[in-house]
Amino acid sequence: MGIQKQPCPNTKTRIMDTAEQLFALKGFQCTSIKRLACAARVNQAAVNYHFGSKAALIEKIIDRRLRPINRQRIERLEAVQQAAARQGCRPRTEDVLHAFIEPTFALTEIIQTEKYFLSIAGRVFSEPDDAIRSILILHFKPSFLLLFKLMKAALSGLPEAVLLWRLHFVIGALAHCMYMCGTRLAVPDFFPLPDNADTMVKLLISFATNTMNAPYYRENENMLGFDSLEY
Amino acid sequence: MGIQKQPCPNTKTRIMDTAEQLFALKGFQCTSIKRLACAARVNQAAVNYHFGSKAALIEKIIDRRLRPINRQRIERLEAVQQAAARQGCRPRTEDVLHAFIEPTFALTEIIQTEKYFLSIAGRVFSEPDDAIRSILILHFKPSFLLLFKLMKAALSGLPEAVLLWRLHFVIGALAHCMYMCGTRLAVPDFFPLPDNADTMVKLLISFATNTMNAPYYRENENMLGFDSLEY
DNA sequence: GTCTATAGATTGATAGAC
DNA sequence: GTCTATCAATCTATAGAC
Repeated sequence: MGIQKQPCPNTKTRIMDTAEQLFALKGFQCTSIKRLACAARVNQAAVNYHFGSKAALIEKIIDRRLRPINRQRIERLEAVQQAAARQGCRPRTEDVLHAFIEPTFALTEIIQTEKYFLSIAGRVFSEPDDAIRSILILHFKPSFLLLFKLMKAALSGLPEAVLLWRLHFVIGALAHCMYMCGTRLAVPDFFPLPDNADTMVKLLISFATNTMNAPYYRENENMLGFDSLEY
Repeated sequence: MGIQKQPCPNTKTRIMDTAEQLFALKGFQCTSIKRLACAARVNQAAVNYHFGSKAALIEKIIDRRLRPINRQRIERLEAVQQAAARQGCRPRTEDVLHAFIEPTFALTEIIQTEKYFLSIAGRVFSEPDDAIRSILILHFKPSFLLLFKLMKAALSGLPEAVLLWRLHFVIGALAHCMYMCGTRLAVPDFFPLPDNADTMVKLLISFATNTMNAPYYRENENMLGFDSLEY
């Protein structure tokens, strides 16, 4: 599990790129400043000099990748929303999911180390550290809310409770794919996987569309015991 | 996020139950022996006296819950397999998924603290600590391999590559649901959720069935660039 | 089995020379 | 900006009295 050596950027960038890999592979707690500095071939004091603290470094690393991803998500979701409004019809499920999912993996082809970050972001819900989870959620929340809104418009006939569960299934699958993509599609413990992110994204979008558009039978409704669904 | 107080079992059990909650809520690294002993109302030295080391405690906690879950999975999958063999037909997708998914949440109604453990197990793929992830995977692997085998039998017409991706989507959704169930269905950061595990399991199984049984169009095959699919 | 006290290692962060 | 040296806090684990 060798760390990818960077060519020779400046110290600050080298720290961030190396930290991104180590945090993704080993987690935040297991990555000490000492080991990070050693892997990045910088002095140990340089980390605190450039970023102030370990927490600030983590926040900076998350912000660097997550901000453009969610900005692009929102732009594309709003485009879908406006196109549907112009035509006076509901947005199509597939278009909404495409606008939401694709930006997640858009940069992986260009930036080599960005895909490591997807492992960090894929832990958004199950991240044990409260502070880090809060940072991740703060970034994700606006695009998630917009996704929810457009999906309700696209599937206005579906009971909101069913829509919410299906969204959670899709989000779980998406998070898992992000994690796998981040570790170079190498989760060989159970099943082999093709080393092809493009294929994954296409199948993921069609999977999500199929899940959200699945028929719903009213007779099952009596088994849905929902407490509060106001949003 | 108060820790649930146990009635008054013996020291060893009280340590395990409290550790299960803290590990699920805060993670392994963030839970020190000191804090664990304090929360369990036992002496700090008692943890090492009863379990030898922190790593051994973690292994014991995982083993306690995961062994019966995976034993039940395998028993029920084998029952599905044998029933299909007797009738000379392929196993039904829904039966296979039901046998695999349901045991995951079977004990949550009975044992109060068991659902906390689902948060730990839900991190099986994205767990940062290598040692812990290895322990989790070692437990899960046999039932996952049997699931894979039976899904191939149930969907023999489907290209293996497509089947693998769909399995990963289902597994991602399952892991997410395990995590949510473990934190008492409280992931209110994005979407509200009903506090009803039974509903979740039913919808999860029908979701998984719908995903695996989805039609597949041959013309898409050229976009699948798989390297090695031997197993 | 339970307790106090502490060893021994590692952590994040900083002071100060260059 | 980079380095060495070090502080103070925290961690796991253990020794030994009761």
